[in-house]
Amino acid sequence: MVQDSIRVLQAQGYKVTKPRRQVLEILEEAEESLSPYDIQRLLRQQGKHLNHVTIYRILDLFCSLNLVHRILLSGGFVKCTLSNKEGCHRFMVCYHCGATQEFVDQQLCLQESKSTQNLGFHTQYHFSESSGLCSACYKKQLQKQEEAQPQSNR
Amino acid sequence: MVQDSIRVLQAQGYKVTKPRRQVLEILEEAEESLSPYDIQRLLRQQGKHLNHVTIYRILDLFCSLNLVHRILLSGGFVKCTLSNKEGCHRFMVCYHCGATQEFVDQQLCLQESKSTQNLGFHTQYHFSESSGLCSACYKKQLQKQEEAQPQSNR
DNA sequence: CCGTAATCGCAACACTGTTGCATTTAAGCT
DNA sequence: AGCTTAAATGCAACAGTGTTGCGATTACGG
Ligand SMILES: [Mn+2]
Ligand SMILES: [Mn+2]
Ligand SMILES: [Zn+2]
Ligand SMILES: [Zn+2]
Repeated sequence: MVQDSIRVLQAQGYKVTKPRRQVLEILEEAEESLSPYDIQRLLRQQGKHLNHVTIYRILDLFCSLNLVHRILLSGGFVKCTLSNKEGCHRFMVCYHCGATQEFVDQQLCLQESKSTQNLGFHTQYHFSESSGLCSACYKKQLQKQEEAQPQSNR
Repeated sequence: MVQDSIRVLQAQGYKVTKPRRQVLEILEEAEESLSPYDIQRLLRQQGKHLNHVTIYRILDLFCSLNLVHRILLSGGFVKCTLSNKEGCHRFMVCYHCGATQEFVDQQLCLQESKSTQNLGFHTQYHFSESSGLCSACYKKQLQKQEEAQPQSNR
């Protein structure tokens, strides 16, 4: 919820400005990650106009507060859907439709830390994204394959 | 080894050109990941001169052949140190000295796939980087802390 | 050594991200 | 509601990163 993020801003002493609200709302609606310029375009389509510098600064702030994450595979940003949930926040990114879903897996986190520790590395955080097909796109692809190669038994 | 990479190029029908050799050699020496422009700078210091477009194209090719990987945390490239070893190639990146180390953990890979599958996602590959301190930098930091706060018992 | 497809260099451009400074605005206080 | 002021935004200018088209060069097989 946008409202939750606004409370975090207030709690930390940051102003709740119109540009910040607008960026939050755009990210809230999006299924896929959005680049700063994507955000600018989408807002412009709604008659709202933000300077790209402003968008960069807002995204920096939101990231530092963990209200937003940057997806490295796509270079875009998403609104965090897990609030402050314990453990590192991971992402699945559909390479077909771009849909991005966030999740936490405590066990995975632990095992990952152990692995790197065994190699003499002192991990501060990990950073994990999976690329593949979301269930919707997977089904679509199956259908296509059936059409292309119809009924082997006729 | 650079030689191994050259054999892969030949085996796939790609020419072994001077620029390609030079990029391979630079990456071979490096401890940290290098951006295309880093590579250009380093080569220039050796009196070699490559156009940045050429470097981009060479890196694209190498990545497509898995001779080189892009590190997303730093935006740079490293030479693969594991040849075609089974499983996804992961990275530990020291945020102090930039040293980058590659490793494989089959178990981790499996668990990660299982996790995403349980969420209805069909993973094609994952992408995993850990940020932290390499053992050398970790030791250095411990020493510093001791100096800053000497002998609690005096 | 030659012919040729592959590769490279160059120029021009598009996209992404940053900095400094003047102007505006949110929010706390009368 | 108006006043004050630190925080935030807009603007301009710039730096860094990545891409495209095309003509010139080069690796390599014959
Ligand atoms: Mn999150
Ligand atoms: Mn590798
Ligand atoms: Zn999808
Ligand atoms: Zn280090």
